[in-house]
Amino acid sequence: MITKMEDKKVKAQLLEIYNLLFSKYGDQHWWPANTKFEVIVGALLTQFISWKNVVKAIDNIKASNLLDVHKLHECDIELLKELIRPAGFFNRKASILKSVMTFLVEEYEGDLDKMFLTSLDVIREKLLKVKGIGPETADSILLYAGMKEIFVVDAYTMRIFTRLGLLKGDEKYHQVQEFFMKYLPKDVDLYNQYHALIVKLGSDCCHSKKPKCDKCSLQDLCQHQAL
DNA sequence: GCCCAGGGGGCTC
DNA sequence: GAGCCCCATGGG
Repeated sequence: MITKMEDKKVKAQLLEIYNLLFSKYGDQHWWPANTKFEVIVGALLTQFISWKNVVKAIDNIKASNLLDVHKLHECDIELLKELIRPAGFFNRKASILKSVMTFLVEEYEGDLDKMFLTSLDVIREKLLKVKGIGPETADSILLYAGMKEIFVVDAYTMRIFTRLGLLKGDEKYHQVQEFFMKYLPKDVDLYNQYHALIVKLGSDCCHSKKPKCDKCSLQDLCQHQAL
């Protein structure tokens, strides 16, 4: 049973960590994309791959003038595989992209604004039914393309907050998500920035899966939290 | 050469 | 439901 006092303490800790990250790294300007559609394509391509590789794949799609719902929906899948090859798992990801394009065209006539007019819960449920879209990808699309109020959880979130002692480490995706959404103010901009900062911290210095970071700003956080 | 990257699905037991 | 395996390229 968590008392109200402990509630306040956790809230304060989450905001304190956020402020530390923001003061260290600043505004991350996420998502790094020009359009909502580009966010979706990026979210699908970045699955278990470094963002640098995704940029190459998206640049290839742009260079072929195919960064469009209908164009990607209709284009040859073998061509698509070649274009996204740098992003890895290209056979699977090409098929995922095709499935998502079909979904967008059939459900919303390819109109993303139409999709995001629907409620968060409805879109999320539909997205999760599309093969290749799991919780993190669905939530990234909802938050960063749809500006919906949903906190995105990823492997870094689990790793960092477990090391900070705020998570046990065996929580499910939705439990971690509920944790953040319970203790953080309901704010799309905060959710946007917080997840981006976590990824920044994670990819900057905490990418090692070893239990302790030797020299990274996470240790600063750990020390600060211990105070 | 080895490890890891802004996950997700399918299979086994 | 937990524990594996697969997907495949590219940078450190």
